[in-house]
Amino acid sequence: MEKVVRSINPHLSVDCVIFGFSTSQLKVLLIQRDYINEEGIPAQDYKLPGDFITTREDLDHAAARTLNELTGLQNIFLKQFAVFGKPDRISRKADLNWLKATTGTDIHRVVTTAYFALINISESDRNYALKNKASWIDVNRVPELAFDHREIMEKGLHHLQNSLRNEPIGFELLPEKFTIRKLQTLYQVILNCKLDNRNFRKKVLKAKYLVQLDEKQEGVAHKPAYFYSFDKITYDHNKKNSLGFNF
Amino acid sequence: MEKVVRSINPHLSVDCVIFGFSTSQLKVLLIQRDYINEEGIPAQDYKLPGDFITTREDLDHAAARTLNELTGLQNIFLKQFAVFGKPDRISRKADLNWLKATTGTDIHRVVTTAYFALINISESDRNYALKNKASWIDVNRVPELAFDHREIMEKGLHHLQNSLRNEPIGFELLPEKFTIRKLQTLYQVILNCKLDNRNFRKKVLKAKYLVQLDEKQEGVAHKPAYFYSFDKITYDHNKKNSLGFNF
DNA sequence: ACAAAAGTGTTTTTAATACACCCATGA
DNA sequence: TCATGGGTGTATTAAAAACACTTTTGT
Repeated sequence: MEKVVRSINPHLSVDCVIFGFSTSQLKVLLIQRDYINEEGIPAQDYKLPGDFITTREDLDHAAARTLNELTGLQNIFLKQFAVFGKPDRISRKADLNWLKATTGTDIHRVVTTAYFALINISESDRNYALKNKASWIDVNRVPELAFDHREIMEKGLHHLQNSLRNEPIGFELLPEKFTIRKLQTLYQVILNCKLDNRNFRKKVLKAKYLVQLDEKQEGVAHKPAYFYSFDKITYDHNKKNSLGFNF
Repeated sequence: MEKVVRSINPHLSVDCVIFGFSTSQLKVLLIQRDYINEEGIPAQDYKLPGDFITTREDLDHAAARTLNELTGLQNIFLKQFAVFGKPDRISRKADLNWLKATTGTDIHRVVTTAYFALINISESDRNYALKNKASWIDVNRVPELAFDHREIMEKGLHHLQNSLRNEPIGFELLPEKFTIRKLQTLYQVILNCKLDNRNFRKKVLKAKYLVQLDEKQEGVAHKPAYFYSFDKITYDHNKKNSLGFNF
């Protein structure tokens, strides 16, 4: 988080849980933070990307701005998923120190709106650059985080899992062209389960929103797989107005 | 909303979309508001129950407090579902006037966290009293609302429909003891669809969390129905860790 | 020729849907 | 005895799950 010149609203912030998928791992984008610990010694830890909102800024805009300032990306899948407003969510001395150092004012209570974002960080498609000491970290290897950011991250992960079960959002984490196996791996990793590849294939192809491309994998030491892409128009068109209930 | 003596945080509020079910209608609890309209003339409309939060109050607490002050009820199903933070969400003159009149200060921007609540208002179980000009209004007959409360209400309704499909929350709207037909009607009304009664019965009884009581309806001019109750323990116990996906 | 992942079909089981009549009660 | 909503069973269709081998490529 950089020092801001425009006037900020010190009561309200946004935090982004930004997910990416690469090398068969689900990753989250974290920012390294330098702070002064309880003993007055400089230390480092991680935090979620986030920022205060400016005085007349929409929350969604603040989240998109945060993401854009960090990655340079625009038009990213971004969705509000929760608010964190416990009065003592900022109470550790290290956190209070850090806020004072970065904002220049004493800040005690901040209500933050959490967003989750999905980014395609595939090898082939790295048309963005990270700034601000940001790095992708495997969700299973997230270190201790600042504030209540662990809680926020975990709630975001839950949200991702839930959405993945009910909406076609997995594609947001993949490049334009992907193999069905990659999609399956993505489901397996995020939902933390094993899926039968024949049944998976059958299921996703029965719906009509995956279109097979002429292109195949190249240079792989096995039978090359076809690439597919997601056809959102077809999806929106045959979206079932599911009336059933499953509780 | 009453004038508060304790110190409030004028940037943050909670609003509650409180649902109830009676006489086969889904209802929402609204508060009549007296305000001065654009022409300076006293007028009335409706708003959602809500309040500013106090300076060191948790958001969830503020929502529970709002609900309690209004109905006297405690331990009600209450869940945060969205934040509304557009900088111009309070912009109509009538709304600004009203805020000034009720709080005594000029307030322009308020970010509100919306909660939805489920209350059992069944005929038989009316162990609470409404205060503050509150009344139950059929969701299909909601008049114009203050601020962006219509948007909030509609998003809350969506949320209810979604939750109803995926979690056993319908019971929160019914008395302890209910007939299966009442439950079916509730689903039909909220999801706005028709369900086959044989299939409905089969489905809800296959799961094991409905327990038939010895008691039957009395004084009805037709074959009396058995009462059932929801067994949350059984539900939690066999909750399926659903791995499937349905998008 | 071997390793590695891609791709394919059938059977079984389970869940969803469609559909029509008799039952118990109060008026 | 009539009107009202309660309660039941079966057959059909669709979806999910289980399961093992052949194909194509690079090395």
